[in-house]
Parts: sequence; C-alpha cells; structure tokens
Amino acid sequence: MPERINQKEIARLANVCQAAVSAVLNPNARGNTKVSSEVRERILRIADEYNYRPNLQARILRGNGCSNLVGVLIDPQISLFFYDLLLPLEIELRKRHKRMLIGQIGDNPEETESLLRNFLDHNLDGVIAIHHDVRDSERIFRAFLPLLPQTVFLNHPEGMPDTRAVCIDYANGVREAVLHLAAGGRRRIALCMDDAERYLSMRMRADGYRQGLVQAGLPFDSGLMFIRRPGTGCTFEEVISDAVETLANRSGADAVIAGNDEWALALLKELNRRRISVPDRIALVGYGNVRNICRSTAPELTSIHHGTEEVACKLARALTDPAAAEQPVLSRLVIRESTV
Amino acid sequence: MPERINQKEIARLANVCQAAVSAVLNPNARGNTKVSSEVRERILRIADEYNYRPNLQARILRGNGCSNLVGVLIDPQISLFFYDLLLPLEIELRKRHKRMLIGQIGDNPEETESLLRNFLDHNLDGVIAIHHDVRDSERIFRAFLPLLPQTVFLNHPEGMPDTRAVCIDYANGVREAVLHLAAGGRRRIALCMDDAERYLSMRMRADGYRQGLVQAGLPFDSGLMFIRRPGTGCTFEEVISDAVETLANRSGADAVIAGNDEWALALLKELNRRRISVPDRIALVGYGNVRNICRSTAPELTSIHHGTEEVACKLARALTDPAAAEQPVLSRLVIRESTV
DNA sequence: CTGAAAGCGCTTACAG
DNA sequence: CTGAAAGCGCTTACAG
Repeated sequence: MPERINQKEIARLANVCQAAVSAVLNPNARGNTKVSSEVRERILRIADEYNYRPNLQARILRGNGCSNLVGVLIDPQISLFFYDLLLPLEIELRKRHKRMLIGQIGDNPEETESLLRNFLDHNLDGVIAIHHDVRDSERIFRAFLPLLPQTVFLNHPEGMPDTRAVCIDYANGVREAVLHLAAGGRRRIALCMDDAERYLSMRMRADGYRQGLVQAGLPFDSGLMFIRRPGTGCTFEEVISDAVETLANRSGADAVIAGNDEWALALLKELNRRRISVPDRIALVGYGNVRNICRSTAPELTSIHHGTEEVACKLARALTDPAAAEQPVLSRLVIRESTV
Repeated sequence: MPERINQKEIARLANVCQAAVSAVLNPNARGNTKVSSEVRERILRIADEYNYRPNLQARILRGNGCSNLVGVLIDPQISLFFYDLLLPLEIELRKRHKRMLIGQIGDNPEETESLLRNFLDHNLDGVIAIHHDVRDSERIFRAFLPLLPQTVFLNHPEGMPDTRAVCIDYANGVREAVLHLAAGGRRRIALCMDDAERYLSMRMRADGYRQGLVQAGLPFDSGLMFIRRPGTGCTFEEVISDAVETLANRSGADAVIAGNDEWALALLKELNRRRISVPDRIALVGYGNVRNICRSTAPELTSIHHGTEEVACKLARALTDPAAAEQPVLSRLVIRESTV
C-alpha cells in the first residue's frame, strides 16, 4: 500500500490544477468547476491507483464534511440490557457509515461537562445518550444541548420532555406478565424491584403492574409490592432474602415479577435455597431478557424483552429523522418455564 | 456558554498578534515566541472567560496535536468477558485523556479493511485489538500495521508473534482448577469446550488441563475431553446434551471444567434436568467469572477469572509502554459452591 | 521580546 | 470549461 497521497500530488501527476481534482472526487459538490470526461478519467484512475482518501481533518476544518462520529453516552451502572444494546447500535450506525465514540459518564458533574466538551471537540455528527442519569443532568444538558449536534436520548432525561428521545414503554411487558400469570391461575402476583423514585423505568413497571391487575380483575395489595429503598445499608443478598421472606412467606405471593433479570436470578437462587419450588409454588418473571441468562437457568426464566434491535434501529434513525422518535418501543413478555 | 472563540479573536481582544496567543496557550510548544507576563495574563484571562478550546482538526491538520482517540476492535461473537472488559478499558483510557472509538469487525475481509481505513482517517493515537479473529487477518494486519498508529493486541493474532500484545495465560486457571478438584477427591476430571483448533485460548485451556493432571498425578483420558467440532449442524442444546451424556454417563466424570461460563450454565441446566446433582455427583467449573452469572446460579459457580481490570490497565499502558505487554496476565480460579 | 508569514489538505467563490 | 486564490484554525520557523 503506497503512502498517503493528497489532491495536490494527484493534480501534479494528472497535469491539472488541484481544484479540478477536488471537483472530480466530490461529484456532489456545489462548486462550479467542471472538467472534461477525459480529465475526469485520468484523475479517477490516479486516485484509485494511489488509494486516495480525503483528509478528514482538512474537510472538517474547511467547514464541509462530517466526522462520521456519533458520541454514545453510557454509565458504569449500565445494566446487561444496555450492554446488549451497544453491538446492535454499532451495527445500525455502521450501516449509516458512522462510528461510535464511547463516553462513560460518572457521578461527577464536572467530569460529565468535560466529557461533553470533549465531544464538541470531535465535531460529532450526533450524540446518543443511552444513560443520562447524572447528578445535575438537567443543568448540564440544558447548557450543552444547543452546542451539541443532534442528540437523541433513550427515554427523556429528568425534567426535559422537550428533548428528542426514543422511549421504551416499560409498562406493557409487565402488564402482559400480570395477565399471563393471572391466566395461569396465579392470584397473588408480586412486584419486586429497586428504588422506584429515581428511575422512570421503575415507575413505569409499577404502572404496568397496576394496569395488569385491573385488567385481570385482581385487587391491588401494597404488601405484594417490594421496593428496595436506597441508603438502608443492606447488602444485595440481604435485600433479596428480605424480599423472599416478605413476599413468599408473609404476603403469600404465588408469582413474582422482578425489576430485572439479575434480581430474578438472585430471587431464584434464594427461593431454591429455601426449597420454594419455581414455578410450582411461585412463578418468576425477569425483566430485560438478557441473552445467555434467561435460557440457562433451571427452570428457564420468563422475562420481558424490549427488543434491542428495534431500540438500536430507532436510536440511529432518530439522529436524522424525528419521526423515528415518536412511537415508543413496546416491551413484550417472553414466556419460558419459570411461569408454567 | 458563549460561542466558540478562536485564537485570532482572542488576539484581537487582547491587542496582540495571534502567534502570541498560540504561544501562551501552548506552554510546551517549541516555538520561540516569548511574551511578557502581563500579556500572558491578559490572554489567559480572555481565553478562560470565553471558554477557549483549541480546534482539534486544525491542530491535527497542522501536524501537531493528537486526536486522543483510540480505536478498539471487537467482533460480534464477543463473549461476556470481553463485554466486561470494555468499561474498565474505557476508564483506563480516560485516565490518559483518551476516548474509545468502537470498530466491530465481521467475517468479511473487505469490511475489515474498510474499517481499518476508516481508523486511519481519524488519526488515531492507537489501536487496541481485543478481537482479531477474522478471515485473512494475517494479510490484513500485515498490510495495515505499518500504517496504523501503535497497535496492541489482546493475545497475538494468528501467525504474528512479532506484534505487541497483552497475553492472557488461559492455562493457569485451568491448572489451578484441576488441582483444586483433585484436592477435593475428584478423580475423573473432564474438560468441555468449543472447537480447540481455531482459538489459541482454547488450546491453552487444554494445556492447563494436562498440566494440572500431571501435577495432581492423575492419568489423561481422552474420553474426558469433550470438544465441540464446528460444522456438525448440531444446535447448542444438542451439543450440551451430548456432552453430558458422554462425560457423565459414558466416561464417568466426577468433575467438569467448561470452556466458558455460558457453557457452564448450560451444562448445569442439563445436569439438573437429568437429576445429576452439582456438586455432589459432579463438580462444575466455569470460565470467565462473568459478573451476575456466577453468583446467581444454584449452586454458585466456581469459575476462572482473568482480571478485566488488570487486562484493561495493561492494554492501555501498552499503547505507550512496551514493557506493559511483557508479562502475561494469569488466569486464576475463584472457588464457589459448585465444586465443594 | 513581538509580529508577519507560511503551510497542513481541503472546498468553493471568482476571474478568465 | 479551467486556473488562481482565499480561507477554515492552528503551530512554528523566521525576520525585526
């Protein structure tokens, strides 16, 4: 592979001026430099022969040309679902000849600001914010949104319903789960998950739970809703043990819908330890439908899916097409052994 | 936040020439433009006030300045372990003020070439190849390595021992596992994994297995080595079922070391289905020590760990420091319930 | 100590 | 139809 060649050098080899080379190699340019087809052929041949690639930095500096870079904001508390989202998202972006620049945001607002400033430096074509649950996020995003290129959120950030966002309807899958469990004869269906105040996604799960109960004609019983409060100082194991004690023993649950697959797995383990049979005595539903997990437990785990491919596709499309952000992505129940 | 300001504008506001601004804002530059401390203060104040950020593209075009971008090559068959590596790697790169540009390579050599060419366009500071198991990879990497910036591989690519690579000693953890199992009284220790020809990592597991047997004073029995051959047309479930049939029933195994945690989970499920107790009748060891999985099974899964943090740190360091690539990272056994 | 100028590679408005 | 030139924002060799 020869050394990198530039337009000036091609022009010299083809015996034309550099502007002609530029015009030939950018057919859709609006410049009015026209060239004869003979000259065009010569330039194209040489460019091909020497493996010409335009200099990206020069193009951007000039004010034309885009970086083909899309910033993707994630955070360290990323759950397995969002991990599963990264690869499909890369595939969707690649289809559009874009590449993913990863920005991991932490708890520190200053670091988040410095990250976004760095994003600005790179002249991104767009930003996809998969995670934006940062302290002070409203202030930060309000300051940066006008400067950043088109930004698409996965669900609206706190207090900013005016942003472009692909939303997941977290409620639907839970509603479906309740109906499925009720159809299987379960009457004491519980919901078990992390702090509901902070995360919209958790609140929506609770909404879906209530909707499902109403549709199934079952009463709501607050004793069947186990929600971990933050800052109690309990370990995860203690919380899970407490949840099983509360739901299975005290409240007489015959089914549990977990806030995510990790919780479902931990619950399954604790139920096994206490010799409470799943699904015979208690049916169990996860959330996230994480590959490799749901199909590897015994019994296989029923879970709620919100199509990573669909979400990835919509996020990528929404960068250029506002319509892609309109319809929410429905979460759906995927039935396996743990509920039958 | 004010509009973006450039050196020319700062120079105008400070009543100096642009070169002075450049000199003040790049203290380590070798230009011999010197400025009085009074002028320096004025320039710094204005730059700060207007939130000056140097234009990255201009710097790169000028020939100085680096992109602070590191390309990271992954592939779609990325296992959960490598996923777990991405976030620690991002953290290590961020410490060095670098950002991760994701390149997902597929089976198609042309796409891989186009990906690498795109990497060249972005003027990367370095490339970390986590996955490089592509068809034709030797030809491709031989062509691109001289053009790419410093490239660090996770394990050497096929046929290229002369590359800079952070190597994982996959053998050690398996050796430790065999010794641990033998110490617990197991005598028929099996190894169960995917095609060993293709992946060095699989061959090294087999090496560690043999070393462990020798050290434990146990005979090698080829009937205890179950290796999936590619292209048989069997589903994953069929392979796992076949493995359990072969190892547990025909070969009388009392312990199984799996090639990865996904296999271990699937084996555990199949053993449960056949009412073969783990660890009572058969001890089980995974590989990868994937978070959320090993601790969520019943019994909890003993697995082999090759410290993602250590690997991430060495990969990032090796970009600038060849010494970081010298010592292999040892895989280690993490003992949990499935082997006691 | 300070300023004017060249040039990185590119696109495009303008003149011939 | 073709060529000469300006300018994106920056660094640095050079002249005063």
